[in-house]
Amino acid sequence: MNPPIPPKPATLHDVAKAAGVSLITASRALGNPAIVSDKTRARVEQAVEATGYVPNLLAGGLKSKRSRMVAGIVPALSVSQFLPTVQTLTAALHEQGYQLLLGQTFYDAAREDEVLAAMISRQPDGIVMMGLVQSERARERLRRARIPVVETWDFSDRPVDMVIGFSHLKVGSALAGYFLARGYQRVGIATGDDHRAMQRHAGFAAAWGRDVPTARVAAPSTLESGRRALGELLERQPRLQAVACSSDMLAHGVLVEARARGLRVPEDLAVSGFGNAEFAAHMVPAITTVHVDGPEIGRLAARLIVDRCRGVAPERSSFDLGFRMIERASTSATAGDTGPPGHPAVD
Amino acid sequence: MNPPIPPKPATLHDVAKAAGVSLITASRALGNPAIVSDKTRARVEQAVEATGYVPNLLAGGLKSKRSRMVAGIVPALSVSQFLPTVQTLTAALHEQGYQLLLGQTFYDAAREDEVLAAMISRQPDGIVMMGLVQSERARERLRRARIPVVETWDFSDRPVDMVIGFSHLKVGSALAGYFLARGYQRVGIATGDDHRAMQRHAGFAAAWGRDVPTARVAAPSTLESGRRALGELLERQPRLQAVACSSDMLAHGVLVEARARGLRVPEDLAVSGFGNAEFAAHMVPAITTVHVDGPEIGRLAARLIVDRCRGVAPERSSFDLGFRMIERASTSATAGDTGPPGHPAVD
DNA sequence: CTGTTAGCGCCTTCAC
DNA sequence: GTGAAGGCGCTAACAG
Repeated sequence: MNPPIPPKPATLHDVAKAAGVSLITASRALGNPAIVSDKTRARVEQAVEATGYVPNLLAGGLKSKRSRMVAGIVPALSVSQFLPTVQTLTAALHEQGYQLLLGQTFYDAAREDEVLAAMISRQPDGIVMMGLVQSERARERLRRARIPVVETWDFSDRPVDMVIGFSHLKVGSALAGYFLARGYQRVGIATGDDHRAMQRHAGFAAAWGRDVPTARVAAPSTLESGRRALGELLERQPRLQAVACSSDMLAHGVLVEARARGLRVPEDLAVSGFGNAEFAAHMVPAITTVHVDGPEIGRLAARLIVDRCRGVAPERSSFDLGFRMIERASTSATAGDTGPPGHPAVD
Repeated sequence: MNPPIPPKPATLHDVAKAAGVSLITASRALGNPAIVSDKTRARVEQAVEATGYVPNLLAGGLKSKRSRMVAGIVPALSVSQFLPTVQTLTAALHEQGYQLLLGQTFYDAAREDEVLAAMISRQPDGIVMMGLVQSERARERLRRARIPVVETWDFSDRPVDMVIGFSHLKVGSALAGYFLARGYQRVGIATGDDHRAMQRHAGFAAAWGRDVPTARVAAPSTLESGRRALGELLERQPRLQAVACSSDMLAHGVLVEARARGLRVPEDLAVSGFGNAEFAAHMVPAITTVHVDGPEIGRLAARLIVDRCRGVAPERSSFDLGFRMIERASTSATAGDTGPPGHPAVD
C-alpha cells in the first residue's frame, strides 16, 4: 500500500511549485488574498488542498515580528475567580487568529519572574496578567521587552502598561459600609492570604474603624478552609453576627459549618462572599456577594492587545470596571432567595 | 536623561560581539554550556547581563524543529473537571522548559478542527486533548502533522496516538452496581449531555437492566441545572430513592433542591456525583462520588510528550488509570460524613 | 498584479 | 574547544 502520509510536510515552496507561481505570490494568496487575481488565488488554493499544506506560523512570525500569540498568566488555574476571564480571553483571541500561551505563578514572585522570561522568549504579541506584576525585576523585564502588557483584576496608578480592573480597597469598604448600615456590631472576616484579598481586608478594616477578628487561610481558598475559618472566628468571638468572606467558596464553607453548628443564616449569622460564582445564587440561602465582570475583562484585554498590534492606540490605558454588591438571602431575611445573579444590586 | 531602554532588543549577535566570541560560541555557551571553556562561558554570561539579552525561541525552533510548546485542548475552561489536569500539565511542562498553548472547542467538532489547525500551524512538539478527538477530519489532520498526540480523560481502542484515561462505561456500571447492591429500586439519573457523561449513562443503564428515568442538562452542568434536574425527576417518579449525577456540581444542586423540598439525604434520597471535587468531601452530607486522578493524567501526558521529543519511546501507548468510587454520607447513613477525600474506597 | 532579493535569529553541519 | 557557512520557512521591501 502507498504511504498515505507524505514523509515531509509541505512548505509554501511546494505549494508555489504545484500552483506554478512564485513563492511570494503563494504567500500573498493566503495571507492577503485581496491583492491577488482570482485565477491565481484559485490555483494556489487548489495547490494547498493537493499538498495538504499547513502554514508554519513560527517562520512567518520570525520575519514579520508578530507571533500572533498572547501570554496569559494566572496565579493558578485552580483559582476559579479568573476562569471566566481566561476563557473569554482565549476565545476572543482565537477569533482574531491569536492563541494563548498559559503560565502559572503560584503566587510566587520568583516563579512569576521565571514564567515571564519564558513567555517573553516566545515573542508574544501581548501579555495579560491576572493581578498586578509583583516583582520590580519582572516589571523591568516587561518594559524592556516592549510588549503590550495588560494587568487585570486589580488597579494601580503606575501600571507597567495598561490595566483593567477595579479597586479592592473600595470593595472592602463597600462591604464594611453594608454591614455598618445594617447595624451589625460583631463582624468577622475570613480571607485568603493573597494580595488582592488582603487589599479588600484592608479596605474593610479602614471603613469599619474598629479591629476586626480575622481568620486568614492560604490562597486559593476552599470550602474546607471556610469551615475551619468559621470555627476559628467563633472561638474568638462566640457572639459573632456576621462573616465577610474573601471568596464565595469560603462563604460556602462558612454556610456549611454554620449549619453543622446549628446556626441559622442569616438570622444567627450573616455571610457574604466575593466573586459571584455560579453556585452563589443558587444555594439556600443564596449568598450575598460582590460581582465583577470577569468575561468583560478578558474581552477588553484581547481587544486592547489586538488593536495595539494593528497600530490602533487604545482610547485609555486604565479601565476601572468597578464592581457591584449583590444582596441575597445570606445577609438579608427579606432578599429573594434564588433571584437571578446580579439582582438586586447595591452600590 | 538617557533612554533606559535600548531601542532594539539584543540578539545573540550582540552578545557574541560584546563577549568577543563568535555567534555560535555564544549560542553554545547558553544552550550547551558543558562543551565550552569556563572562561568563555563566563564572558558570554557577562555579555548576556550587559546586553539584557533574551533568547528568541521562535527563531531557535525554526531551525531545530522543536518549538518547546505543547498544545492543550479542553472543551471549555469552565469545565472544572479538567482543571487539575491542565494545571499539572502546565506546571510539569514548565519544569521542562515547555509552555502550554491553550485551546477550547466548546464541544463543537467544527471548532475543534479549527483549533487544531491553528495549533498545528504553531508547530507544537505535542498535543494533549481533554477527551477523544471527535471528528475524523481532525484525526486525519493530526496524523498528517506527525506530532505526538495524547488523548485523555477517556479510553479508546484506536487512539490517534497515545491515550491516558479510563472507561466511562465502566464508571456507569460501577455506580449501577453500587445502587443495586444496596437494594435501591427507583433510581434516577441527572446527566450532562456531553459525550463522556452519556457514556457513563449508557454504562449505568446497561448494568441496571431496566429503564432509568433521566434528566439531561446542557454541558457544562451547574448547580442550578442540578436543582432543576431533581425537580424533573421527582415529577416523573415522586417516590424516587436515589439520583446518580454526572458531576459533583450537579449532585450539589440536587442536594440543595432536596433540602428545599424537605427531603433528607440520604434517608429520603441518596445522591452520588462524579469527579471528587474539593467541595464534595466537605459538604454536609459529604457527597459520594467517583475519583479520577486528574493531576496524574497531566503529569503523565507531559512526561510522554517530553520523552517522545527526546527520542525516548513510551513504554506503552495506552494508559488506563482507572477510577474508584468514594462512598460518603450522601448515600450511606453509616459512612463518615466529613472523612478525607478518597476514604473509604470501593471498587 | 507578480516576481526578485534579502534577510528574521538561531542552530546544524562541517571544518579547523 | 572554536569558527565559518548555510539554511529553517516565511514575508517585508522593492522592483517590474
